[in-house]
Amino acid sequence: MLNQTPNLDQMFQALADPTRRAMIDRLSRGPASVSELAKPFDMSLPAVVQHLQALEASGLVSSQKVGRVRTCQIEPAALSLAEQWLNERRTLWMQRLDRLGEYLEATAGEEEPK
Amino acid sequence: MLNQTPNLDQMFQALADPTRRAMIDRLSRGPASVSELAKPFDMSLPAVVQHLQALEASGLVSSQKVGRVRTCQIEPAALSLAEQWLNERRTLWMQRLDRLGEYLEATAGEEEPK
DNA sequence: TTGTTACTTAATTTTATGCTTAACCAAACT
DNA sequence: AGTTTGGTTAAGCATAAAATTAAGTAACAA
Repeated sequence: MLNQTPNLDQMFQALADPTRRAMIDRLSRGPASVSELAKPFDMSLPAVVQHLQALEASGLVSSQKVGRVRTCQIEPAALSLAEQWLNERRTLWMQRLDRLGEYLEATAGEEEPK
Repeated sequence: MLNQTPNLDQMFQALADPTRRAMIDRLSRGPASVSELAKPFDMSLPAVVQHLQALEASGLVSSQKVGRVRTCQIEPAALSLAEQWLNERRTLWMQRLDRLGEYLEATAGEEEPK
């Protein structure tokens, strides 16, 4: 089943937890079942599942259940959305810096010529 | 003063709040004082300052005080770090998909020739 | 059909967040 | 000197988040 409207609040919230980032990291190497995802963590299964729910609610991960195993995978479009948000703000700032630099260069030596 | 070791937990945590994202958005258009940043929000000044502290602790924003006004600006390198983390996982996943696609294409028609 | 595997649900506890008000401090006006 | 402006500190409170244990369900395997 496809998921939620991707929402930046939930996405960044999901990414703020090291366990959840480790899960995304694992999933970036390919799909995995809930118990495969749980294996590396010293944590109860329900806790892992709650993290997974946070990831799914955010849209970053999707899953489907076949028989009794739930298989999870990354939702690259959602990752991309968060990425873009950051990129837009950063480049806006950097463009401003560039213009400021050009201005300073252009007006250099007007008040105090070398 | 330059800030914290940028830490993904704190960065994504900082980005998870809409007020804080709005502040970054504002700062992407240029530096601002604390009260300028506070103006758009229906919220006490101390609350705004707490958000600002979260942003500074994460490394996403830095500030310096001159006289009695504190001026804040974006720290583009930190934004870039979060961006990269997302990008690396997403491209890893997508490369995997590509290889899978090629494989399927290469083996197409071996079992059921059109 | 009995047991095991792979989750799922529910209840509870602990800790962290986001916000408020009140009081305070120091720079800049008048 | 007295007042306003810009920000800081501290205490308290309500809600949300992260984890636990205990109990339950459905698929598959022997």
